[in-house]
Amino acid sequence: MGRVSDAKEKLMEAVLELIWTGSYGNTTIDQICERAGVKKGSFYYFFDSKADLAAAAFDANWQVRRAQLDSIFSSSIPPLERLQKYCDFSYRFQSEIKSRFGKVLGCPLFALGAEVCTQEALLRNKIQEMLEYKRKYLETAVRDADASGVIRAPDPAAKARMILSYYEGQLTHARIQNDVEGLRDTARGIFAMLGVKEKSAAADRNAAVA
Amino acid sequence: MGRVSDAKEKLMEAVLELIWTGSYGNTTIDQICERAGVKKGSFYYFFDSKADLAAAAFDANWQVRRAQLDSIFSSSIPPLERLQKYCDFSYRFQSEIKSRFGKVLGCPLFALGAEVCTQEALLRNKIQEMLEYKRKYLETAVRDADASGVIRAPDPAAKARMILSYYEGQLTHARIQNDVEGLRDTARGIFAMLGVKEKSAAADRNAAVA
DNA sequence: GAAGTAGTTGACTATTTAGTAGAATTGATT
DNA sequence: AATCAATTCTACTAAATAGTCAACTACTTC
Repeated sequence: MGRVSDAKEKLMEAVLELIWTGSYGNTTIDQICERAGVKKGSFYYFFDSKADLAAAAFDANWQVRRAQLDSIFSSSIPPLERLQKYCDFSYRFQSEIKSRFGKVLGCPLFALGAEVCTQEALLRNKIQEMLEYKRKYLETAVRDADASGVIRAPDPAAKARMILSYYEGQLTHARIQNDVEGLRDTARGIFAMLGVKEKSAAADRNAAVA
Repeated sequence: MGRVSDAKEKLMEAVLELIWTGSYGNTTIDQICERAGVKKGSFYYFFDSKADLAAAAFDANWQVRRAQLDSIFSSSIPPLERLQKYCDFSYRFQSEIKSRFGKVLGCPLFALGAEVCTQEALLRNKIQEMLEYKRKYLETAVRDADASGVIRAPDPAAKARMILSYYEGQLTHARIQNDVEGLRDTARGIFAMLGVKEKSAAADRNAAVA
């Protein structure tokens, strides 16, 4: 009963884009409402605050991202290839973003995390949680690579943390430099960290058939 | 002639601390003035805007940082040891910050860069420049390590970019997680990226004597 | 088609914020 | 001790911003 609305969704889309293309602190509720084509009264009907909206928006967005990651990190793909695919995807995605917005925008999660972690506990917790999920995809890939013998990694959790720092660092760097070219090296860096030899990479590729 | 003042310095200190413990977008000119113990009239006497002040503050701060880096990356120290020292320093520094502020704060340059790069061209350029300086310290260390034969690195500039992304990623991660423990692994990650073997590390250490 | 619920609206208040003007003060220099 | 540039201070304006509210509208279900 009552009328139905997509204002909630419009607001979540708007806040994501504004944070990503700008920053959290710089986006106002008025701006969000204007971009969403929603009046402020409606904003407060659905959300308590900017932080509340942002948390909801990142939550909803995470569902989309999760599906992408599930596909990229599918267990049916040889582990090192998963990492390669992830980096390739990241490069292509950021290139597309750059041609759409005129700017490299990097990883919204990491940039927002760095900005608000000392001030907005709610958002910080959300972001920590999502980064931890990301880390787990990496950890599984590392563990699988170790199990299949293509690398030696006694502590997959630690390696995954390293890789995640590096990966996010690369994206953030690309954002600051407004240049995607550095992202071409991401996979190379990860493989170096894992001590992958050319032979191992070949073995990994063959594992697809085996 | 006329009177002398340290208001400029107090304002620069204040803005650095506020940005670092919070964020750029969240710190207001009133806050800066209050923390500096300076009236707003004086603020506008010395600076045109928050961005102007921040740029001046980061510039001044860079001079201090540069001296630290010159010491850590001294050519008289074996190249791999320089990297180890850099990571050790970073861990100690962040630990100290955490006990002083109750929070891990990471790298102010990188966090600010990620936050404002799409909005404040002046600051973005400053930060790009400083990150480039940082990269050069790393590049020299990598090149020296290659020259002395302890590693093989045909493209020291690219390796330095990788290391920088990783290093900054680690610091930002520490900030978001509010935990310094991950920083213990930074040097290990860098050495892995460089393909350092135990033997090479030993050779590097001996180079100090040679 | 009546009734009730879900959502919308615009107009409002109270704060916060950036930025300004000009008088007042300080201290170095002569 | 007089001068005058450098700095500070108070009080102000205008705009931006967060947040509220009661009246209104549209949909759904009975």
